Amino acid sequence: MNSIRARAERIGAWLDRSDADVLAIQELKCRDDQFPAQVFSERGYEVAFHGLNQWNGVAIASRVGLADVEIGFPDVPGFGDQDDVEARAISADCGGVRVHSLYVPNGRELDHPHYTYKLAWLEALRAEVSRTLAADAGTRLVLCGDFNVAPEDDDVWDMAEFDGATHVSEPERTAFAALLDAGLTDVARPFTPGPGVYTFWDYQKLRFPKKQGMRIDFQLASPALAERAEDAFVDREERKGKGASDHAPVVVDYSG
DNA sequence: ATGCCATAAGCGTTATGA
Repeated sequence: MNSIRARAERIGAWLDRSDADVLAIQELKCRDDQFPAQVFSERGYEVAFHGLNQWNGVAIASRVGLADVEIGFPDVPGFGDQDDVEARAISADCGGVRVHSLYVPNGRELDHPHYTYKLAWLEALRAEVSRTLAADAGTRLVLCGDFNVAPEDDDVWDMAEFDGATHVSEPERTAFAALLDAGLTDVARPFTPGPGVYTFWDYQKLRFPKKQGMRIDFQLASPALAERAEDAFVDREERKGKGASDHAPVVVDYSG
């Protein structure tokens, strides 16, 4: 998202255009008291949000119900001197599906403490998914968000550009693969085969017009939900024009 | 050789993004 206040009008227009039942948003960059809730309420959506400061921030908007909102998840690690838990996870029941909106830590550099934090965060997420599926294998849940990992070489435009960089390192890819091993499916991929399909394009260096992006945003669904996926696409239109976010929405149709 | 983009906080410059 990269700031919901700077793009409140665009979000409203996107809801009108997409006709989405549920929208998971990340990187709000605002506190709860600054959140533009009216954009959602005036369109008939309920919305749950969590923002602590100008960093991070996550939300879920739904017009098919929004119940049992949970901030964070069990054993989620924190960051910094005080191990502060950041505003990177929120979940809710939306029309029979447990929807998670997740903003995985960036990692910054391979030798940075933020990278260690990122790996620990992903492992804590995997453990929570494993627990949930062990308790009820038929549960319908989906992890939506910015995972800050490009799982395959096809998920970046040029691997040589990412030599020594985060997002493509083996430990990050192993941590992402563990989510799939836990039983989740990257539901959009069969409908959006690569190479050349991305969800993020850096603002710098004309990355979007040059089609130089990364596929780092996903919907990872449990078996009982994944089997209902009928179609999916990355809404590249939303990356165009004045005031666009650097990410584009990953849209999945679960009407099956 | 370097800056190039964009946001928030806040009014100069830094932190963050990926």
